[in-house]
Amino acid sequence: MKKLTDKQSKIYEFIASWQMKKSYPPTQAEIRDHFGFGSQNAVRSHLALIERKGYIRLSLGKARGIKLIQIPNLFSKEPSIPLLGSIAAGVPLWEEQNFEDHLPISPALFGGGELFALKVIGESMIDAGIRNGDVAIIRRQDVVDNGEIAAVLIDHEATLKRVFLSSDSLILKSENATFKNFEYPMSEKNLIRILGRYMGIVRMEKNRGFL
Amino acid sequence: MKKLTDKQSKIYEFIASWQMKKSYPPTQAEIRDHFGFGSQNAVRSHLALIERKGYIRLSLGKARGIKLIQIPNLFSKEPSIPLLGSIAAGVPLWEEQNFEDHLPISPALFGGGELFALKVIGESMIDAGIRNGDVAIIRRQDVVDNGEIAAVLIDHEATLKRVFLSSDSLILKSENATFKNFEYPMSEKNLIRILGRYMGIVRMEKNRGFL
DNA sequence: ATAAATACTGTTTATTATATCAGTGTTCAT
DNA sequence: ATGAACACTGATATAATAAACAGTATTTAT
Repeated sequence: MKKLTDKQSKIYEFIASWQMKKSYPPTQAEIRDHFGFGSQNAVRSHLALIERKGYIRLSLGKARGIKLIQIPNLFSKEPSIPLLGSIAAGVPLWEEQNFEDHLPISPALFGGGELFALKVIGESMIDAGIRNGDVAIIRRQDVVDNGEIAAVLIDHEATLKRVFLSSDSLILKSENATFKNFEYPMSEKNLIRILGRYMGIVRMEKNRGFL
Repeated sequence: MKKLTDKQSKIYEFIASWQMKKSYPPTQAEIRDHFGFGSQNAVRSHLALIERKGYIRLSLGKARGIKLIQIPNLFSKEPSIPLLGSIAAGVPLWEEQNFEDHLPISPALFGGGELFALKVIGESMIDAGIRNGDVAIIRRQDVVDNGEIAAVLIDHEATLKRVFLSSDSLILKSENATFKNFEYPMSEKNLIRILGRYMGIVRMEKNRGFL
């Protein structure tokens, strides 16, 4: 969210405190008087700018038509999904709980269960619409159905792969034509470990400081 | 506290829910219209009685000068993002608040502000990694920076487009090579309307009943 | 039964607020 | 140094809103 200038902040705060106290917003004239402006247009133009930056919403032609857009508090202890680290770039270990952050998303949205999140590095799943930088939501489980996408641990590296299990081998397939498949005979099956099942992604277009 | 009559309760509740939704109280005329009264005085006398019983406080002569005394739990609602409908398949109107659901995600994750969600229909933004069925998170704003992706209303249809504004025209570009661009000279600029800025997506791989 | 409180209609007027048009400096990044 | 965003003044039109006055039914509690 674009930052307010000092003056804009003061006006925003005045509106917020007025709203708190009276339960309705001030009029433009009331704001003008508080700041000692000689013209209401000073207020009008400020409000327009504050609205453009997304902090308030104006209702055209309505008296006191100022709606404060609430800034959500980041400290709520709502249900959330732990972000464990990056995939294809290290070993995410939930036992250590050394997560960088929690995503403020209810696990219910992704079907519940023991969910965690991993930031996707690289283009290996691009054809499944999973891009570099996306946050993959994973449900912790040791086995997945044939053909499903899973987070798997190969050689101490976590990656997203589509998993195919036949009677005599295990195939890990990237969703990217330029990547080759991995195939493991059953005897080497223990070289890989399934961390969990891919349940979806969250993509934040501009970094919000969460990652 | 003396009890309100049925009618008074209904009016009080209407004011409370209006206040909840808009963050400012209704005018007497707005109350009149909602209840279908032929006269504003019906409202006036009701308000006077409700005030006498101590449920509201009126500010004489002030527009929307109604203060709720029994504060409705404004803080009971968990932060979430309203899902307004589908994009490229109808007109999402937040004024009507006819959302199908709320996504249990904190708006903070997508930078806060007045966020809403739209389900993406079609392949028009496939090259930006936005796929059919994804849920786009949009922040309500009237203008976006050049080259940003926005939800725009074209001919009463909402779509996601990358917006380019030059001195003499407005170009809407799909992120899909098989789609052609829309170009509007400045004179026709008002044919389109920007609903908000694209902030990211959420993709639930298996339907969770949220959509 | 009857007064008091409630639930309204109808009309007019005064006041409150917002919108619009036309400007002037000032700051700030390129 | 030059435009763009910011921070204002000033005047006027118009819409939005509340207040006031004068009533009529209906319900509710004595």
